[in-house]
Amino acid sequence: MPYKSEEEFLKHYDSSKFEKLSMTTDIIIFSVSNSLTTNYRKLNEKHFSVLLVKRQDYPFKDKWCLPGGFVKMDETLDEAATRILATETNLHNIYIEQLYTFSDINRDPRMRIVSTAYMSLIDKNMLNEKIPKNASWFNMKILEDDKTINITFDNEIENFTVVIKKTLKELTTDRYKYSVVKNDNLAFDHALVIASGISRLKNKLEYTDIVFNMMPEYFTLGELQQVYEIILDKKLLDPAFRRIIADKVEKTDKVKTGGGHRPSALFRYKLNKK
Amino acid sequence: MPYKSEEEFLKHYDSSKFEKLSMTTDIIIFSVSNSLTTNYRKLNEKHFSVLLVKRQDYPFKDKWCLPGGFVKMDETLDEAATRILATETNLHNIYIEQLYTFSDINRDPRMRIVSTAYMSLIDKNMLNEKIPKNASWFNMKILEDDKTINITFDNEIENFTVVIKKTLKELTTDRYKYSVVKNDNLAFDHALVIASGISRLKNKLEYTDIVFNMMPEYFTLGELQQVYEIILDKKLLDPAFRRIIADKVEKTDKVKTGGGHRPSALFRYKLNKK
DNA sequence: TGTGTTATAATCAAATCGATAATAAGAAAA
DNA sequence: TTTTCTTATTATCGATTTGATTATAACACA
Repeated sequence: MPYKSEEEFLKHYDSSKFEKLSMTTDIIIFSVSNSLTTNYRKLNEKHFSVLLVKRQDYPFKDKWCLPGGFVKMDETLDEAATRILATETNLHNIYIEQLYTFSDINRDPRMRIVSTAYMSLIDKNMLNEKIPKNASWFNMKILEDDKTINITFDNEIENFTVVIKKTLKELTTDRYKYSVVKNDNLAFDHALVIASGISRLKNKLEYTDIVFNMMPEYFTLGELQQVYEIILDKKLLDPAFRRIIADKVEKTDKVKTGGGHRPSALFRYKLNKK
Repeated sequence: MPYKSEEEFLKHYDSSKFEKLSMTTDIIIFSVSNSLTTNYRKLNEKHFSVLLVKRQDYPFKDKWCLPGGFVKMDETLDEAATRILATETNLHNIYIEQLYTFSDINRDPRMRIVSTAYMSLIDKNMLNEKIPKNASWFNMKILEDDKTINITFDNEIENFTVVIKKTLKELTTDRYKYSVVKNDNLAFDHALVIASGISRLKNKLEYTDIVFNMMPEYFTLGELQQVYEIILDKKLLDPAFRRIIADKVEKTDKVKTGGGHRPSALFRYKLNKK
């Protein structure tokens, strides 16, 4: 081992010295979309939704899971997530951000697999037709209190609920630790992954401009407010909301008419000059 | 491949089917500590500091790096980070949180290694004597603007600066992407890791109670304020600061005297009832 | 022409923030 | 013992930001 230089060391390095494992990435694709049931005068019913894929093979055959796949040796995690998004769900040029790396020893029954989860946000209404047939959008209804998160998934054919327990992590109230209490329909640890993603998204909504990744280029302030309300799961007061997002958007000269009421101005995301 | 059941599938599963890689964890240990030079009337000079280890072997022999090591097959990433913290730096029962997973293809010259970075916070003044001899605390001076971060590391023997370029990530101003411009002293991509950790810590300081992991059990409000000021790198107004942290701490009947001025009440972290 | 509906602005009291000033009390010096 | 210095801590107060309600606008439809 007394090498003279870095070059010499590397020339003799035995890369089998350390144990190895496989890595995957799983991608949570969030969207907020209009209800498909076009009731008269009930149009604007929006839903917080996530794209799931039905597993075709073992393990977890026929369960639902997040789009995901193995990381290749010549790509970074970001590249893997982008590739998988393209090949598995036909989504291109999508905003993604790394969420968390899950490493429970038995999270995959096949072998030791560590998975880095990504979160992506899209404006679903632009590409409803393009998703593959083994994928499906699920609307989510989320009930959360100090101790529990209940997420009900609904794609108008199937309907199921997962229950997650929250426990405070150590003394410092950084965040909660999640553990699955009930889950009969989601593969792997993806119930945990989705719960983490929802938590992250809710937080980021408040202090970043992340939401505009789910919006079309032009939108009314009412539509934007609805997206906030659906994700945060609470009503916001109009004037307060408008004050908060005032310097993030700019009014265009377009308007949206036909709603049976005063037309709304269409706005656009404004890159912050500062 | 037409297996009849999950059990049968798993029995025949060939785990060598997918490529494998090694994983490591690197841990950023942050602290805020009093200056060692005990000037008369200059006692309370605090520094934002990080614990680095001098590499004993190739690659990057004699460069400084974060404590870290390979993840074993029978431990999670959290467990690996905890173990490495104990064996490599003699730190036990420390707050850690997962920061980010770094996966650049050539981040390690030996082979493909993906590393999950952790961040930990400690009250350094309690354990100055216990760190191993190849480890050292470095005080950091951070200069940051829209485009660049300069971090100067100083352990009273060595002194070096790394320069990192910031570029806005895509349209949505989520955060910046970092790339190293100048770094002659830190191994691997650890300059990036540290910059990410600093950014995370600054953010979390504002909306979590994470700071109390760096505080002793009893502290004065002045000491607490100094920690905020050092990390955020700006002066805070006393009354404003006290209003913000008022419901996070509780006054005890202890006081700290001997400062040449009115004694200060000692406070303690109060778990939020709500 | 009137009614229903949502868009958008105006208004205003209450709460919070930013900043400065005032008071407290031990340590050190005179 | 008295004065001075220093930081701790509280008080104060105008400016700003919220929370919430109300008023006005404008199109669709009857």
